[in-house]
Amino acid sequence: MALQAIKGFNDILPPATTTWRWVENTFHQLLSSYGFGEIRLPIMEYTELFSRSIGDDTDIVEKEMYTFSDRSNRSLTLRPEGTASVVRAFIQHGLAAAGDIHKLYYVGPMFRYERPQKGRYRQFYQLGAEVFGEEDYHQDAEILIMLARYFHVLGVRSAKLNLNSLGCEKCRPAYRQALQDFLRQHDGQLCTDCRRRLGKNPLRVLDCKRPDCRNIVAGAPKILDYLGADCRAHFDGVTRLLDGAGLDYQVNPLMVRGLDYYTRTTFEFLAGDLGAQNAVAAGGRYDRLVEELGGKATPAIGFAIGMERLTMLVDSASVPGSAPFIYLAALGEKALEMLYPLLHALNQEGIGTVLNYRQKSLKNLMKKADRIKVEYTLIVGDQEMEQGAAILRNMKTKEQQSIPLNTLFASIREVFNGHQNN
RNA sequence: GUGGGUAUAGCUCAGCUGGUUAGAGUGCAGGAUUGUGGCUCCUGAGGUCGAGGGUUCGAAUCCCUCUACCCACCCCA
Repeated sequence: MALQAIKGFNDILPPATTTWRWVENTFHQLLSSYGFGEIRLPIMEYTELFSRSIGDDTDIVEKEMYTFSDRSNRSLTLRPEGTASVVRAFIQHGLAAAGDIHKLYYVGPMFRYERPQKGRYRQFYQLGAEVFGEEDYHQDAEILIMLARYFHVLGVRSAKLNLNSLGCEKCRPAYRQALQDFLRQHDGQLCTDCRRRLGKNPLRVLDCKRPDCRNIVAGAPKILDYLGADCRAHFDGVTRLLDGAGLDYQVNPLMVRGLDYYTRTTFEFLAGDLGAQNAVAAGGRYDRLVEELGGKATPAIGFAIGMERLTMLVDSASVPGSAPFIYLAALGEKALEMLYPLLHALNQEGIGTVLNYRQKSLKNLMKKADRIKVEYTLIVGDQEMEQGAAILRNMKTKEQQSIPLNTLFASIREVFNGHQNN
């Protein structure tokens, strides 16, 4: 059988990588401007970190992790998400003790052993960010407005914000109890999965997709009615700021998260044209996690964006081009030898330049120049070598000018600068 | 883990109820235009028809097994 990549592990080739890089660069730029610093994390952690943070009863930990033993029999896991590692690093490096607010972001691959389908792969990339030490609802809104701006800059209009609050450790138990009591009355009508969830994690019943379950859930108590005064004020603060920013969003009291650590504000950006895996970004507050993992009690909020899903929504036509500026068309050995140093000189100057090494017809070289969408083509053949002047062709206007061979570098640089200023 | 679908040229796909040299578009190479791209036209190269087995005079086509990919469930970014 022919060699191929592992199931669910994909190569990303040009021109898709052009989109990826633009999406990443835009993210770096945006997050930096909001005062976030980049954190680079290991790809593996001790398994315990994930079981303790994500939750032992979650699907991710129960059946979706790449876990194996190293040579000294420690259980290691390829990270299935980024937040756990950021929190671990935050505690390990004493950032909590340093006090103040810490804003961190990361970009990189995550791994989950799931059956691949549209928008879901075993190695997938996330763009994520976390803010530690700020409990104020302004921070929640900042992140949501920043994300909306990000999608706007990328030309992604279809991502719709869904918002909810899961309350805190004070108000959630009461809600959980009320929900459980309600669901128990309708036990018989729930699907087998939901009956199982009922005991351990009743909130997960809320986002079951089966019509029967949805019907029952429609009449269930709503978390938003059970929020304590502080959580209520926090949530109202967030929605007030979103309204003020003119951000479109929908409050969805049925939205819960698959990871156990979330509290208060939770959100998802959903896009219709992504197929079944329609969440392009999601996140929320997790005010208890730092303490639960052994750090000093620190409020926190974060999000993660699915890179593959996001790039599916980005129109490749809106990605800024990065084609070389000039194609050097060398006709004959002498021309090639003369132009070769110019290739490097121009590129060193930041002027994107490519040169052909094979001897082809001018027609063929022009065709290649056209394909890679350069602005100019420089033609040098025997005639030009004899006359001491090359032909510079503007590929858009088709205008051609003669340039003395001994001023090629300076002339091209001048044309390039003129082009930049337009 | 459970369903369903697909697998033919580098890429996207056609190939009717089995029939002899397996096609198209696109891309690639050359030409029409002896040194000027995009449009048009012509020519050419490029295929173990996913793998293995079976039925048959004859299989890309029918049957079985396997593998891979895709979509969906579950779950999630």
